[in-house]
Amino acid sequence: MDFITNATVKAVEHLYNATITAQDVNLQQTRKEFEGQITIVTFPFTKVSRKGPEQTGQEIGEYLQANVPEVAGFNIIKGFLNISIADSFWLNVFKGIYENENFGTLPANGKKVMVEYSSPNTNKPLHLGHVRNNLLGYSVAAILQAAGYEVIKTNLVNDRGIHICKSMLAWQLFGNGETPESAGMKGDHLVGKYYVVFDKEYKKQIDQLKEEGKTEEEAKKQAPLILQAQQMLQKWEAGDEEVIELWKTMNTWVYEGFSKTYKKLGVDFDKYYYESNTYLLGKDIIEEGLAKGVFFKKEDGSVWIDLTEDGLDQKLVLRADGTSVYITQDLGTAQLKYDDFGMNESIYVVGNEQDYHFKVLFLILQKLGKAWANGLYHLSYGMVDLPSGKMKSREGTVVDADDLIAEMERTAKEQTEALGKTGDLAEADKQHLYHIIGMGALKYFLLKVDPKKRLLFDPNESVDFQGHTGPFIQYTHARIKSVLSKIQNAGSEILLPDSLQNEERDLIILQSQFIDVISQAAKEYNPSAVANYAYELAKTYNKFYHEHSVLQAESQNLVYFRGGLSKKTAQILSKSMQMLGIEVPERM
RNA sequence: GCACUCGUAGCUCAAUUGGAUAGAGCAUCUGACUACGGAUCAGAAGGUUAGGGGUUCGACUCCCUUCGAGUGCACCA
Repeated sequence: MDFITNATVKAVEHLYNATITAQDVNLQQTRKEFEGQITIVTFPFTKVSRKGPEQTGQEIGEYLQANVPEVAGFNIIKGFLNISIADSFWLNVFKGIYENENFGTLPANGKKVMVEYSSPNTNKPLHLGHVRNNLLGYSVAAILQAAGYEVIKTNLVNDRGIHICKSMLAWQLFGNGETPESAGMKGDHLVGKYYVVFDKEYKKQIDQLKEEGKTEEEAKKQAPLILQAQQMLQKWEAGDEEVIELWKTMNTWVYEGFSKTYKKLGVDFDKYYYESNTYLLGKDIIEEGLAKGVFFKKEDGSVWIDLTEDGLDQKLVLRADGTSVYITQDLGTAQLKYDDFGMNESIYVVGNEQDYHFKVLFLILQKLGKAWANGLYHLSYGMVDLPSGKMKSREGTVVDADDLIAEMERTAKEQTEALGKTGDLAEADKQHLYHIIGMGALKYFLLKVDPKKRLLFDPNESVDFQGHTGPFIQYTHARIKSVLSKIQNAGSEILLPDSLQNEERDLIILQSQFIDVISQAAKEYNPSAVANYAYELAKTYNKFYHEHSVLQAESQNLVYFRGGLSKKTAQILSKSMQMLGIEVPERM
């Protein structure tokens, strides 16, 4: 729509002898209840026109109509100049879309971006919160790819630490040699079971100590189980063979479980980092920071950074005994990732409870003079809450990822069978279809919401399959495919009609916005922009479909034209959904 | 206590980044199939955008304030 903007700039120049820039021209889509497609807000021009908004709009409108061939008419309502663009223009726009087989993929921009997501702990299975993380990360990566980036997906696995030792210890003490095979459980669930066992036994010990007269705090520190877990961590760090062996065994169980869940979720990674390899990194950065005077050393030998001038606190970056803390590792890992890939941008998909941590992390790297630090971004997303409050793994109040996926597939199966349109499919195809639809509903449900916002999930209310949902869009796609299969001799050439029906025009306008939607979603790292766009397009198509017949159109040329319109809609829907990690079926 | 985030229809979410009469879906009520696929379409009803003040031609959006919710403020990760 640049030509409207430019013409408006000229109009103001010509009419009022004033110079404005393209940024002063505020274009928006005309509201449905008014005539026209594009609206110019005239208020910003009243200063230079020294006239009321209506009259200013009238004058600009007349100028545009006289000087821009595409402008077919205009009207003014309360200072809003609504422009009607000639159908020939929109038809031409559609021609461009139709002839571009790769419509919806932006050219490579030569930039490399890393998306780190998932980042699970290896002491428990994945739950709904992780699901949101995984879907967000995967989707953002897909969007950036469509926007022309080279994307590297990474997973930083938190595979060591006291929490891992807790499940190891509990298994050792109470497990009786149980394995995933003997228990008939997925490995991650088995390990998670012992994490819960640890917590239960630990609490018992605390209660007992309290009865013996200790305070809560003393009891927490002195309970034998926690002491044993700490001991185990020390042994692990010392490389104790027995502990390492147990650690490897149990981690293998967990990874087998995770890989099944990842597969179901449809997410993948180009590169794994393990904290057991990276937890000692970052010490050289501490040295560097001390040398540059960014950090300072206290008398006890601990190293700090003072961020009070930036509105933050003093922050410890290295313990007095010379060992790392969380942020030390993250400093080191950030450097490692950059050394490995040299990316221009790096996105951390991590919950908003770590907002402060990432603020500090990025600020430190900037102060250290790392040029690449400006490309770091924390994609902070809100927690998934249950009606009962927050999910807690230790207390077992979580919505388990595997259970949820199974539940979604079951519901998809019920709904699909009730409609009875796919009875003739082979059994394997049916199962695949139920999976696609169930996951489509779940993924869309989680991704249509702005990532920043917290999200409420009620396990007692099943995820919808009607209305503003994934299956609605999947259905629209399947329906188009069905219609297209019935068009005879559909050539690649289409003849454009002379004029457009309202619903046809609406469809073309929406289609033409696809590229902007991708760029915006990429810029904001926001899948919900794509999700809402896809819904809007599907809805607009369904309305078009209801008002106008494709197969019974007045002429054969019109059949082909509407077929082309449908085909492009299906492609854009498919591409949008692919950016959300959602498959679209041919039938459902 | 300090800091950050948030508060929109009964519920779940939008609102072109300061623009028109705040829009969708679900739920409720009503209508549309001897079908180009009804997982659809059309309509009704539902709002003092938490409350108050300010800036502006114009505020859900920006500023101040009160109330409410969440998160962070570990030599844990």
